Amino acid sequence: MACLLAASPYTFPLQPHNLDSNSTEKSTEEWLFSSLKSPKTPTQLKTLHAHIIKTNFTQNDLVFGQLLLCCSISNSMHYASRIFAKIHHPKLFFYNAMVKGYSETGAHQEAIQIYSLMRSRSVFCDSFTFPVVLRSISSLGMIGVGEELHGLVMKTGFDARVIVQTALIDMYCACGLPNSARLIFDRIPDRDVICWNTMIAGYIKCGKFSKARELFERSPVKNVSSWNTLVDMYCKCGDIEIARQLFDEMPEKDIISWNAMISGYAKIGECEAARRLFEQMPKRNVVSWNVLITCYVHKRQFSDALELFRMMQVSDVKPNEVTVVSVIPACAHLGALDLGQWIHAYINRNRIKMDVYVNTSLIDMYGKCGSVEEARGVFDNAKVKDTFLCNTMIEVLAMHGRAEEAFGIFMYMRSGGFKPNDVTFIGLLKACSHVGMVDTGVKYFRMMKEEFGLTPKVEHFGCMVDLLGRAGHLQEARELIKNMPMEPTSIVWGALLSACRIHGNVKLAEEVALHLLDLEPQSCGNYVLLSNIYSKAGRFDEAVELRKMMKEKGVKKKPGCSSIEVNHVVNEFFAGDRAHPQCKEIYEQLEKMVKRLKAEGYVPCITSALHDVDMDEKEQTLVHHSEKLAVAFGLLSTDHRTPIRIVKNLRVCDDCHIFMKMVSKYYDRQMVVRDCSRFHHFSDGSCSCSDYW
DNA sequence: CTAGGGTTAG
Repeated sequence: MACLLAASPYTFPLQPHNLDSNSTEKSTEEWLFSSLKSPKTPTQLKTLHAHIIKTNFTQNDLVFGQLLLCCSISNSMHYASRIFAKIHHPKLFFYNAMVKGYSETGAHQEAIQIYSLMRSRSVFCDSFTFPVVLRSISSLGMIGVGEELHGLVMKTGFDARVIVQTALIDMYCACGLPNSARLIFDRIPDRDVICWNTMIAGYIKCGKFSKARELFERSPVKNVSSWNTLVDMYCKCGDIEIARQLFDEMPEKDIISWNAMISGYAKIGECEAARRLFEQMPKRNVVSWNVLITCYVHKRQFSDALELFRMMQVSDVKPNEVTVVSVIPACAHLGALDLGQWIHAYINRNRIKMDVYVNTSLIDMYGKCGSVEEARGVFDNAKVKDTFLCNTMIEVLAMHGRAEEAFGIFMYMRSGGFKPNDVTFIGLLKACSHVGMVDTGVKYFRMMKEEFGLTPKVEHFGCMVDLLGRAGHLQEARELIKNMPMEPTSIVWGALLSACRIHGNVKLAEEVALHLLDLEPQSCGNYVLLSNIYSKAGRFDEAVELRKMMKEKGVKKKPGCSSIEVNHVVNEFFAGDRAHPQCKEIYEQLEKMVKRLKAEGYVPCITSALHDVDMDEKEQTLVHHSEKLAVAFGLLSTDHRTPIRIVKNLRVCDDCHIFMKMVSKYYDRQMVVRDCSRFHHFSDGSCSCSDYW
């Protein structure tokens, strides 16, 4: 993992002092024009802008329009719009540059606004304007604007241009009207390959696969793209065999053909097949890497994904914003904060575009790695915000029990015009349940229906059961399940069972467990939970009985696994694991810790041990729980002031929770433990969850 | 025209 640090430095070709050269105006203009073709920092844009004005290049629309375009590739459309707003009589080229800039940065709404501005100022659009605007219309599916534009195109005589007609075909298909598109298609006398391919792709977008195939067969002008389109189609509709057949028999392949096929395997989770093709392909580009990395992330093979990212760094392909969006969730799941922070710095160092996707994944990563402050920092600095980004921030705050701040984000959404969706409310309800705000939760549950017209899904009922149950309203929670409009899932019952554990209600737990064991008889978590409820109530016989039942049904206990990151290396520990190279030291350290804490009054809480064994052995099993191994390792290998951050795949058990509290006190260490449902921040003998988890 | 990206209940 240390190799990740070997990133190549990226120096910017244009430094501001270069602008003071004494070259003649003519060559400066050429130089200026060419230098406007690569991305610039805001300061560089400003300097260039001043330079253009000073040398009167405003007269030359090519240079000025290029500046506006340069703003867009520099991710500075807001700067472009400021410049644009100051121009009294923009030339057509400036409008076009603005429309193109917005369209290419995904600001389709703004692109269409510029188009409307042109219409209201009676500026005549040209054959450059139409396809670009049509692209934005397609993205937004604004069929009304599209049809109006269609009429305009016919009036202005641009309808003779294949390129404009093709854009119209694409627009109609994107708006779900393939038949209207086909009418245009059939009337075009000089159809080229792109035109044919657009119509084929249009059918695919509308789900008309057989029509697409039919047209492909009829097309007299097939090129690689036509084949690629079809290969991609079969990958998307799950017919990987046919896709592969086409891939194998196509007359020539380009990099896209390979990527499409690899992506097909990636989509169905066939990492190995994807990997084989990846290794076979003659040349790889950034997309090839991204597809494969994403495939591993989706298969939850996070370490493999990170390993690929590392390999990519030493290859000749530079990672881009899509790459980091694929890699960051791997850090999030592993709880690898250092690595996540490193990638964040890497993004800045390499001028990778910080778009809304990157920011969302960063917020999620910081949250899941226990650093709410950094998550908040990314949120506040994000230039573009959307519903996803806000939802993620709410979810992070909820996870850490910071309900009021989560509500604050929700208020921000409402005032900023970001439409809350069903996920928003999952976050809000979760925030309420972690701090026991029952009334507020009920308020949000009502609000989502009454004010936002969102129908609660089973997920929302799950949150509500959790909210009521945790707060001790077990019967109300039970009633809610009875009255749900849909069948309760195992997760809903699971929420109630957890609540029974917190409040020690064995009777209800038994009823709930019946449903659970019926729904998912092979899931070990339910047996463990019920067994712990029995043990806690002193009913050990029943706990043992349950253990037997597990054995009979062949249910394997999922091994507990905790990971801790030290020096960019993620160290994984399983319960009783002896695989770590420093195993001996770790076990010695753990023994010392137990001794010391026992002297301070620690009594192992053996009810947490499920195993049907004698007392001593129970204690041994407890001592070797994965999170204890991770803590011992953390104490051994980190500086006194470094907080120990641990990620666990299961719920923390009672004993480990007590143990952690005592370690935080007697070893004077901050500890942040993420279990499968929330965070525990241990400090000076207590936990942020107030023993309510 | 064709390949890659973000949030979600125990």
